[in-house]
Amino acid sequence: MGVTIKDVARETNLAISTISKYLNGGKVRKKNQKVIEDAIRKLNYTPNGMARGLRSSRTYRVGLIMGNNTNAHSSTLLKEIENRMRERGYFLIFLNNDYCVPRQTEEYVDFLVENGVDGMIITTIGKDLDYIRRAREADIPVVIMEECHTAVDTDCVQVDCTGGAYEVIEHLIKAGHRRIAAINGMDESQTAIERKKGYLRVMEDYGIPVNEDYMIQGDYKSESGYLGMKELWQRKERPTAVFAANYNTCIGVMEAVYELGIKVPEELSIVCFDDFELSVMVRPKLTAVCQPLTEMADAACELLIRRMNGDYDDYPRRIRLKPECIYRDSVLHMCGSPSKNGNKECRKKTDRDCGMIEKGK
Amino acid sequence: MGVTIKDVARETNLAISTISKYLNGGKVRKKNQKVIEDAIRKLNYTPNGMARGLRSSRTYRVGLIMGNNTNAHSSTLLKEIENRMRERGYFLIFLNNDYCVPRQTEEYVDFLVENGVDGMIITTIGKDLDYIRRAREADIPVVIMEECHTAVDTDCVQVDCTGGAYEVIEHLIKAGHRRIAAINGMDESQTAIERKKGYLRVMEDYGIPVNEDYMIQGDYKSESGYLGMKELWQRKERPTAVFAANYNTCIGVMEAVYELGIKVPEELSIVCFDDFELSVMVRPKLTAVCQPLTEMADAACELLIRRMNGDYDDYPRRIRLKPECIYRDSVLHMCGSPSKNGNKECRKKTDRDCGMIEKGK
DNA sequence: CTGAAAGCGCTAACAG
DNA sequence: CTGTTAGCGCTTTCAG
Repeated sequence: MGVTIKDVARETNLAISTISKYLNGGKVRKKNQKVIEDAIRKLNYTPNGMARGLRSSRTYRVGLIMGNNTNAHSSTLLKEIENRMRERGYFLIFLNNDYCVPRQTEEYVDFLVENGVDGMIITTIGKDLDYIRRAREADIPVVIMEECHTAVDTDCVQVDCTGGAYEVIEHLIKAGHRRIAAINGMDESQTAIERKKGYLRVMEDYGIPVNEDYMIQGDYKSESGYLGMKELWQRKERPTAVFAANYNTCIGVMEAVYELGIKVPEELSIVCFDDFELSVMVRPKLTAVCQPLTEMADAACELLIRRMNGDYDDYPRRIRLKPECIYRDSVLHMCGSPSKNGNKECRKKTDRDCGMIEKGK
Repeated sequence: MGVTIKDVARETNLAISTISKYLNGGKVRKKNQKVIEDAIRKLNYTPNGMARGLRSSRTYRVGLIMGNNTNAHSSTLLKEIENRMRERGYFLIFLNNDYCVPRQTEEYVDFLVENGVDGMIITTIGKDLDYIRRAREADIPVVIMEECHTAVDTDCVQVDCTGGAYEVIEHLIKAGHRRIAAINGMDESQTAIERKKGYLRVMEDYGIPVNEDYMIQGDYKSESGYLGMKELWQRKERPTAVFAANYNTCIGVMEAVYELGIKVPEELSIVCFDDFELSVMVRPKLTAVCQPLTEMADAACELLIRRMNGDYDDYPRRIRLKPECIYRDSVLHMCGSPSKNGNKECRKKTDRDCGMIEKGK
């Protein structure tokens, strides 16, 4: 450090402002351009971010507030966002709010507002989103990722969780399952609400009554999956399939399944919202809803960058991405077994050919 | 934003410099202290980090350059470091250098130096560590985590990888294994070198000749574990045990194991450097070397903070932490089986009681 | 203990 | 297109 724009000006016999202008993409005489470039290289000059930020009130820093758990979900999002932002010349300031704890989130948002970032991407739950408004008032754009709240008009990037849950549970139904349990997430989470809604809708569409005994209130953490699964297995009439509302829940389910010695998929089929990078280690391989993580990161970054550049044309924007179901080996195809819906027999035991049930009643 | 120290000065009828002094822990008349506090609260004033940084050349930002892969190793370190630094009032600027790619690391270090951080924690491999010197010259303390290079005198926090590998492989030997394969990391990595050294030492100490056919050159990535395992299984004389040099290598090994239908531990015992948070999902549960991640993060942060405060008393400091072996179910105890080393029979098939071989010849 | 003043490195009018 | 100039908000001498 130590070499400033002043030194470059002296070296080139140009005015400070000319250098500054050039540095910021302004037009300069061709000859001067070369002179400046040379001087910069020679002196090994780099602009001082602080001074720049102080003056222009642009910091080139963006905040990212999200959980950072040991799963592909967290690490992929973080990695992708960091990468994109750096490419665009922004620093990423990372703050971990664990499981989206609202109080932490609020503290961090205020922290970032006070300390000056150009924008932020956050994941959060809960309804009290005053802190989002505070950021807005400080003119700092915020993009909410994953958990989009209807309570606040904000830009957000979310996944069609309802659709994803619907599809993967429809897969169970088409495979002949009726006693389908769900271990859900907490009610403060929009994604959890949506996933549950997906469950309820598909059950309704196929005319399968929802058994409250099969609806477990979880909290997206593995313990709730573990306990939930144990509970389910004590029902007089056990479910033949279970839907785990997220990655961690599924981990817990698997743990219980191993402990209880349940055979998957023979005794129990499992589907999960969130895909496993480690799917290779898990037997049987799980049928799961895979979220478009890269696209989410992409979309959030692009949107935030546009806002930071003052482009608010389409504000507030709600981007909804489609997840993808990946069919693997954790679902037993019971086609051919008796069914109230009168579905015909399966010809083959593949995913595609098992869709014998007509939708609706 | 918008409210500055000037406003506080006006509100209190004090000089700007007095406010500043108070804010920085200087002494002020008791009465004034209260007045200032009140004004700050009333105006909701918060210091502008940029201006502060520009003037004092302290940024309260620290950089963290490390890979961010989907495993407990990465996510735990990141989480712990972020947490500690925030508690101490520092922002964490995170940069992902994937698998410690030296060129990326260099770019990022320079980037941080240019943009002003108070210090940084990095993980990196390779010998060319000029960029560390550059940071030093810019008076920015650097703590290297994990990969400590003898090539440069720097503060570092590392794990006794040699010892960890030694211990877990000794466990194999005591269980009666002789044909022990190792899938190693790349030669640019100090930790990989150490782990290999642990293997070689324990083999030497127990007088077991090293079979070059069982030494696989990997690169800490899962594919090298996968390919390595497949290769090993084609040897005319197959190994009875394999040591995976890190988490990802082990993932690859498991993948191959599943694909080849190898029974663990009956046909092959597996031990791994790095523990699995998901161990619960992996059958059998793996015997592994568990690194003290929290302590690493702790130590790195404490050391860096001391350096940032100008305390260089014990520079350069090399902190070496001890890992812990966790014995689970992936090792077959073959005690009682024929052995060239004349070890006696096992009484029980537990870890503790199986150590029948006398150390050394 | 308090206040006045200088200036950190840079950008953005504005005048030439 | 280039140069002059006035600060951004704060810390830090140095007098008072």
